Amino acid sequence: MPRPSKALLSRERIVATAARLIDTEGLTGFSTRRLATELGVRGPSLYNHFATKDEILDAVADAIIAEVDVSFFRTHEWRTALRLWAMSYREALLAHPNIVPYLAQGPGRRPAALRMADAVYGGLVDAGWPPAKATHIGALMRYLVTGSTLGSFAKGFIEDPALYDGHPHLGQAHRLAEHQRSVDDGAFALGLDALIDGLSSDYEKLARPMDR
Amino acid sequence: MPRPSKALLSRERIVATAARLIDTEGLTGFSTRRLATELGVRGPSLYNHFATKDEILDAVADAIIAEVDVSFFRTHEWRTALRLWAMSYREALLAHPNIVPYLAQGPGRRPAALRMADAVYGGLVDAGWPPAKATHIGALMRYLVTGSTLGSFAKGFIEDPALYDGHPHLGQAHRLAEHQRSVDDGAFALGLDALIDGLSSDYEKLARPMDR
DNA sequence: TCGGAAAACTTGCGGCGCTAGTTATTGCCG
DNA sequence: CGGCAATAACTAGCGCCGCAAGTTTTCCGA
Repeated sequence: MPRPSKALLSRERIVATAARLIDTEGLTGFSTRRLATELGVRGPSLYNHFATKDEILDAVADAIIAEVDVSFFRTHEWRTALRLWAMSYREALLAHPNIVPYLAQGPGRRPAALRMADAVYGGLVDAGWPPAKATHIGALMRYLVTGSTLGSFAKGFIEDPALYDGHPHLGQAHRLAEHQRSVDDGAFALGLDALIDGLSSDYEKLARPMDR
Repeated sequence: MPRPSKALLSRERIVATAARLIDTEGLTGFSTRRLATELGVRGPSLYNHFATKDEILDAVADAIIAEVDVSFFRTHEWRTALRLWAMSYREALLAHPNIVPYLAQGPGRRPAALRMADAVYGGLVDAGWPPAKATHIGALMRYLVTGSTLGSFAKGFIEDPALYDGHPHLGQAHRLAEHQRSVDDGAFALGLDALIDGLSSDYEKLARPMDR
């Protein structure tokens, strides 16, 4: 089947299908041949639209980051903006946890990721944070969000009671998976509250450095 | 070369070489055949000592977690213990950042990882934290440590000034890599301080719930 | 109208994880 | 001390992988 009258593939269709495939099969189960099959096409046809597999992954990662809402930094006070952005960021990654290890390596050359970094850093600097501190805060939030979406904490504990026999405090660990969402959400909320509180008191000192 | 007089391989030697290979080549560049070559042996010989590639990865991951010092929970007050443990945890992972995506999926069936979870959770509960809260704190610290070691924040920004042209606030982003260690360390320290402060005030409320 | 770009194809390379079956050495047990 | 099971290496090969090269057909703009 050489050159059909109507193109079977498009970047959008490839990216959407790739994202779905990664969600269901995981990063390791995702291959170009498998993706092509899913698209009704042979493996190498993908290379008419993307140069490498990594380029496809980049596009998927960027589409996910594009879902993150960074508008809060233009409309809200920095504390609120930081919180709402972090929650939106986490939700976007939670919808596709399997690519987090890839995406967490940094923005690279992905436009949406760069746009997000720009908005966050700019918002913090505009709010009065010194550039170095703003960088730290941005990094810190990325740590928290990627760390919390990289793999469920609760699901990391296998549902096999016998496994925890020698460990005096892990008697209930096998039941963690039952409460997966509430454990993960609770831990993230706890961290977000503590961080914003902590940053807030730093900010006060910053604004009135001579107070005693 | 069938069955040599002295065994060429051992689990320890395989694990040590695998760790080195992952450090230098990355997770994707790590293959059983490559590992075997490095050990002076053909690929399938590894399967006399490990059932699957994942079992090798598990052994490597567990060896790294075994380096984490969890003794502080027996010797120090919970705040100090948490801080020292987190720093030790982070250092252990920073020494081998390439396997963090694998290792961060949870303890699974790895003994050292289970031992660490037991020590941390037990330490917090013994200090008076309610079990659910102790779980959250453990999860949160894992988020922070794995997130901060998964990939350098600073190195995630490519050293190409032209890349940041359209982004008004990222003018200096290409220089982040120069300060990699101080950016990453600073962000982690900021987070650790803020978190422990935040948890500390939660703890006070917990101890004297009727105070006003 | 027709020539080049585009988008599918087939073929094939080298590497992957892992299985099956083979061989030779070792250490234990009668 | 002879024999034999377990051990630890091997070779061969299966079905996957990412991707390069070259081919064929269709579409569109000059």
